[in-house]
Amino acid sequence: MSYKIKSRIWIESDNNVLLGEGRVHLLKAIQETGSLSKAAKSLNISYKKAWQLIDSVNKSAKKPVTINSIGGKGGGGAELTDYGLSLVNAFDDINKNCWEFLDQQLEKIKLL
Amino acid sequence: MSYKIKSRIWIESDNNVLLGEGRVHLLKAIQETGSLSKAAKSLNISYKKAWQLIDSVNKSAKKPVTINSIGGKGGGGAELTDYGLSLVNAFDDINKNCWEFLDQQLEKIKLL
DNA sequence: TACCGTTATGTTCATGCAAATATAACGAAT
DNA sequence: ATTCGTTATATTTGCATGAACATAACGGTA
Repeated sequence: MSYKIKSRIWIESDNNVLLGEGRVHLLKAIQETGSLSKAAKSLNISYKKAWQLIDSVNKSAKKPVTINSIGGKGGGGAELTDYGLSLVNAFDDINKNCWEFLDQQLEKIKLL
Repeated sequence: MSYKIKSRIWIESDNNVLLGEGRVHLLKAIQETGSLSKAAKSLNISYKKAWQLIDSVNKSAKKPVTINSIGGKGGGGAELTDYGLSLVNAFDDINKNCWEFLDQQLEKIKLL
């Protein structure tokens, strides 16, 4: 059994977490379902937790990441802003590159 | 206020954590003080927690990382093995490189 | 107006993790 | 044999995080 390197990266703004893997998953689910409650169900987390995460994201970000509407046709919904999309894409890109980087570094402990 | 990228890396062995930043700090403190209890004090963690960490490290590693002696002159002590030193150095190296790597990636969100 | 599905928010309960405390085991030195 | 400082281990207490449940607010539609 050989050693493995694991990693986690996240983006902070003023010492508050803005984006991590979980939040990005949630944002993608919102984009797919068009609603926060459906996104929460698809990720098997409570609506409340999902709402808290999105609230934290929007409070930490410089510009709104989602637009949430209450009431109306279908009861309301949520969707990503263009800015939110940019953040998600940037995070995904950086995260993927980080994996590749650590895959190279793995050589340094292969012999141990 | 600009966004920052934070990261954490750790080495796993068979789905058990072997080394992370905290464990590396502890191992270095052991090397400096020659004892687990002194190392725990210097890091402001309880002896029990320190012991559990070291126990986990030694159980996860392929070869012993520390040698702990009970009783005798001075009551006993703990020291790093050469293998432990290699692991610590490898972790530090990879971790430092990871910081530098992410510092480059930071450009991708500077504009956001 | 009544309904509907959603966002938004509060409250209680459980569960796991950390902290604190206590104590046993050990072996060299005196 | 006693002392000493350390490693090793168990038990309890407290706290923080999340799960579960309940409910209000909203605004289009019929």
